[in-house]
Amino acid sequence: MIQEALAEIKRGTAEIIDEERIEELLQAYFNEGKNYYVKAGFDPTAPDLHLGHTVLLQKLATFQKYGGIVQFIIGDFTAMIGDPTGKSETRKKLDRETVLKNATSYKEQVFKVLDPAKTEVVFNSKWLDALGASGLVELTTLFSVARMLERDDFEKRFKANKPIAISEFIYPLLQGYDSVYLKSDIEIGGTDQKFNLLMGRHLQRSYGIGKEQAVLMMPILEGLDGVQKMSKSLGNYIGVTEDPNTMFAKVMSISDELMWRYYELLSAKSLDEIAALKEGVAKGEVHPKFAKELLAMEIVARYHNDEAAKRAKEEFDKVHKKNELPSDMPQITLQGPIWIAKALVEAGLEPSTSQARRDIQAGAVRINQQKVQDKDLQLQSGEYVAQVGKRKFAKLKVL
RNA sequence: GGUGGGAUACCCAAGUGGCCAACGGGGGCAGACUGUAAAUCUGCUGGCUUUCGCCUUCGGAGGUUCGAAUCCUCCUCCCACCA
Repeated sequence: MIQEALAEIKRGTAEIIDEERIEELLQAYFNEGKNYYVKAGFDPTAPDLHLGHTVLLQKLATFQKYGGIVQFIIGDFTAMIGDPTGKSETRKKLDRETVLKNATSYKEQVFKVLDPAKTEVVFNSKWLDALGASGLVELTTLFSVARMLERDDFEKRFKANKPIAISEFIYPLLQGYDSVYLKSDIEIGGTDQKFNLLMGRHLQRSYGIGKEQAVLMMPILEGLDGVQKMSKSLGNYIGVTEDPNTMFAKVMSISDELMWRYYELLSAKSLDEIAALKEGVAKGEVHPKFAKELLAMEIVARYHNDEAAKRAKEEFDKVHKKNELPSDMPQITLQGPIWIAKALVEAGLEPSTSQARRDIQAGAVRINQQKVQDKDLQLQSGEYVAQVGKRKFAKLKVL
């Protein structure tokens, strides 16, 4: 029983620190029904969750099955600093209102995966505001600059003579302090968070709260490009609230190689099933596109339902296999006669008439399934179906 | 605080008075081929009432000049060495 739970918890993890502790917590749960706290922090700057976040959420959900109470931290205070992990850009301070609004929409999305009854949503400004300057100074005495510079990205930047703001040193300390305040038993995060996660252990020890959190790290999910991590700002994400067709199409657009990564981190299929599928593809028995469709359907079904997944696949086939028009497309009414390039911009298919002109010249624009040859084409009144590239469609009604 | 160097389009990076909307690479978009995959080949990659036309862009503000990303002045920010 415990071993099964442990195996499920370990699935897909990149690294676990203090696995024995997790085992102890599970033991206490199975034997005495004792709960424990699993902490994870989220940045409230972007209110839309994407599949990258769900890698962590799914893991949290697993803990909830086995006695874990999730401490879901909305890092409203720390967001003011901005986690220096990766590229550092000064972030603008979020006002209270925005944070609360983002938090609300967070909850709706998060509970598609997490069990609300076993989740505590907390804002870290609650205790960090109260910490005050003296508390902050005390906190900063507990860690040395030399050790701080051991953090991978700090070290790189330091050696490359790139600037590091003092505030960036504060960030890991505050994140670690969250663990002190919340007395977390386990903290989970991405592998890029390792340093910060370990800080929690260090500070819990320093403050003598009588326990040290175990740390569980999940791999970082790559975005649609397969290179950079999935993030909204890079635009390479699949949002959990996106409509079924978009979701399906986005999964279909990833590379075959990346597909296996997504299987590993997102699919509910067992590792054996996935391995079998992968072997089938390698042997040429299973078409890779078929494997990708399965994945796309699974993901759509999770955030919508089976029916929606089926329809999304049908829609996809209709447009991309049979080359038919999508059944749903945005419609726009225009005052005619109107220059084609202008109309495409109005319809949101092109960002500018200059770009539209280029695309027409490249042969990427179709009106009623016919390639447009004339860049100066005027649309007279009537109804048209405009298409740019393979995936952008709109219905134009010219008056 | 002192001295020297630097800021160019999404990123990196050429360009040091007109031929510059600005070389090249990356990325991105599109076309061919496909499975909306990868690889490959090709084109494009500031905006505009439609382009052998106009407007805006080379950190910011002024100035010199027929003409400036390129020269001068001041400002802002960054980096290096020294303290």
